[in-house]
Parts: sequence; C-alpha cells; structure tokens
Amino acid sequence: MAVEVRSAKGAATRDQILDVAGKLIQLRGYHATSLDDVLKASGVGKGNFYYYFKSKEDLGYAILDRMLQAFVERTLEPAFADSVADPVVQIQEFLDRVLDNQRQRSCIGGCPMGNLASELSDVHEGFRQRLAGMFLQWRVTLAEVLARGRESGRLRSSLDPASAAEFLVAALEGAILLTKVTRDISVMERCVTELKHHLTLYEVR
Amino acid sequence: MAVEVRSAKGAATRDQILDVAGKLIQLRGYHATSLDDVLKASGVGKGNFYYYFKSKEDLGYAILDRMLQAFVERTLEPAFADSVADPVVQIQEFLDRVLDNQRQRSCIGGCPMGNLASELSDVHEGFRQRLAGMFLQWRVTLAEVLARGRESGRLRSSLDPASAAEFLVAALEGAILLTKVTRDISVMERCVTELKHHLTLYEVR
DNA sequence: ATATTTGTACCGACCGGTTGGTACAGAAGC
DNA sequence: GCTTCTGTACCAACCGGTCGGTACAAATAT
Repeated sequence: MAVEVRSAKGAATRDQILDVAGKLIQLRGYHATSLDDVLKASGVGKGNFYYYFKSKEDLGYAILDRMLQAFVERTLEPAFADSVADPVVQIQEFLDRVLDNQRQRSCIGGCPMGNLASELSDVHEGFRQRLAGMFLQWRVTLAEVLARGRESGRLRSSLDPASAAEFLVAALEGAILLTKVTRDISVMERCVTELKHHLTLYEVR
Repeated sequence: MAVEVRSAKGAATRDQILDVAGKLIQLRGYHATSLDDVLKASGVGKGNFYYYFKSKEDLGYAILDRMLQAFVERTLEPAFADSVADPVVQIQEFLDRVLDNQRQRSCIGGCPMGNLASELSDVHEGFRQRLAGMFLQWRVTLAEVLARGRESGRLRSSLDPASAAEFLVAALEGAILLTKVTRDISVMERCVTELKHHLTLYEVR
C-alpha cells in the first residue's frame, strides 16, 4: 500500500474503498471495474485514492489479502473450529452454507476467489500466486478435517485427505460457476447432493 | 455479423479474425483483449474488421457460436458417438481426454467456456444465455449417455442422469480452474481420479 | 475488344470518450 | 505549525467505433 494508516478516519476511508471495490470487482471482474467506478461508488476523490493505494494493482493485492482474511476468519474457522465434532457433518454443513450463500445472492456474483482465479491466473503472475495460496489454505483446512476423521476411525484408512479435499474444492467451485451461468440454484442444490453422496465413499461401513 | 461472406478470400479473412480472437480471448479474457490486439495479431486492418463484424460484441457472439460448434463436433460427438459402447468407459475416456488437453496446454488457458461464463455471466445477459445453452448441451449429452447405461442395466435404476451429468460438468470445470490457478496438472489428475471413483457409485454391484 | 460500372475486400487516419496515473493546493486534525 | 488527509485539474495512452478512400475482379455496356 502507498501509506500506513495513521488515524481512525484514514482507516475508515481506506476500508470504504476496499469495501466498495471488493463488491464491484466480484460483480464485474477486475478489468471491467475502473478506478472511476470505484471512486464514484465510494465518494472518494482520486487524489485520496492514490494516497492509500499506489496503483490499481496495489488495490487488487489489498482486496486479495482482505478476501483471504475474511474467508479464513468468517467461513473456514467457524465451520471447522470444533475439533471433536463429526468431520462428515462439519463438511456437510459447510457445503450447505456455501449453497445458501449462493441462494441468498440469487446465483449472482459467483465465488470471489474463483472469479479472479479464472480472470487473472494467466494474465498476472502475482495475483495468480496469491489466489493459489488462498485455494491451498482452503484445501489444507479440509484435508485436516478429513485426516482427523480418518484418525478417529470415522473415515476409511484408504482415504487420501489431500486428494479428497482438492476434489471438494474443485466440485464446489464448478458448482458455483454452473449455478451462476444458469442462474438456477437447483443446479447447485443437486451438485451439493451429489457431493454429499460422494462423501459416503470415504466413510467406513 | 455485418456482412455475409461472398468469396473464399473473404471467408478466410473472417476465419483468421475468429481464430486469432478466439485464442487471445481464451488466454486474456474478453475485456482484456482489445480490438487492436486482435488486429495486430491477425494482420487485418480495422476497416476490414468492421466489414465482417459490426462490433466487438458481434465478434463475441461469433466466437461463442464457433466454440459451441467445435465443442460438439470435435469433442462431444466423437466421445459419445458409439451408442453400444460401455457408458462408464466412454465417460472415463472423456475425462482422460479433457485432462490430457490441460496437460498439453501446461495448465494454461483453462476452459474457454468456463472462463467466459465466469467473466461475463453477471455482466452481459446475451453472452450468459449463450454460454448457459452450451453447458446445457454438454449436460444433456452426458445425461443421455448415463440414461443409456441405466436402461441397459449397467447403472443403477436409482441414478438421476441429469443430476449426475450436472455434477460431472461442474466437477470438471472446477478441476480445470483449480489446475489453472495452481499451474499443477497433478491437481486435476487427482480430481479426475476422484471423479472416476464417484462413477462407481452409479454402478450396479 | 474495349470502356464503364458494380460489388467485394481492404486500409489507416481519425473521433469522442475512458483508462490508470500525477501534480498540487488547500483543508483538517494534532 | 507540521503531518495527515482530500478535492480538482490535468495528462498521455488506449478504448471501441467511424470515416473517406483504394484495389481489384467480375459483370455490363458499347
């Protein structure tokens, strides 16, 4: 960032820019969101913007950082904090929460991480690496939950937690994409049902 | 389009534009690919471009049409033409082909349809509808194959072909995305393995 | 056979508007 | 009074799109 925040007011302005830009970029994408769009929607002047961010790219990195933080603190950690709960139930509830999120958004917006990964992976190496790191964190979290289930005897010893976690993330991302392009939440509902069914493959019987 | 093609030479020029623009857009996205980029890479003058296409949007539609045609004729139909072959084997081989395609591309470019669906679904209703139609065709094709397997007794009677087909498409799209952002083909390899494993859920035993 | 017209294919300069980015003066807060 | 913050004016590069005009082959007229 261009400058460290030195006052509460400054932090508020910076947050306001981040909030507005984050929403706009999720909806329209990075390239299709202009600085003027962000400035107009946030009521912040151009000079003020460049006081807090040294470029649009810098803003992008800040949004990515914030996105990761929000995802970990408000989605991943709450869902898997309880380390004695049933891993399968935890994952099922996690899937339901993601599904419900898309329902509330009327299938619009998709996955912020998935959108940017799709748009920017082949265009901007720095962004790609950050996004890959975010997906890695997601996969590792799920893999830990699955490994816990395996250790407790709830899941099969033949289960490969990393592989299963990757698949869960991929299937979920694909389901969000498919529900976004069709504007039909039932598409994702059925995908989540199939995913839950897939989980039974890992259970000991 | 702005004009009907009336000569072989004209058709070649139009095709050249479509070829180059298609590749550029798959790599950089629709918004990030400028007309000048396409013109420079194809060696076609601007006036000539607007002789064949009435706008960039018009070019986009033409690329979408061409993409659907190529996908159906060169991917879907060859893979599932044989209506007496084992549906499970056909789908497994289809998955392998998609995987191999990503390997050959070094995980770069992703899925042309998935990329555009992600970038444009919430921004351009016309594009969204075309893309949704393309995914529908894909899903219907897979559903028919699965239904065939169910009728022949190869797959369970409890199988919902439409639901399973949706899941296959979603999981594949997600796997392509995840392999693109990580630049690691092994991610997709494991996803395809999981997907094949998922197929066993549908088999009678 | 030659002159004229017509239609396809093509070019690059140019247009108004938007892009990301800069310069800088002044206001606000300590 | 100095640092922190903010609005305005401005910039060159680029955007999608339009323009007048050219090259040339085939059709038509003479």
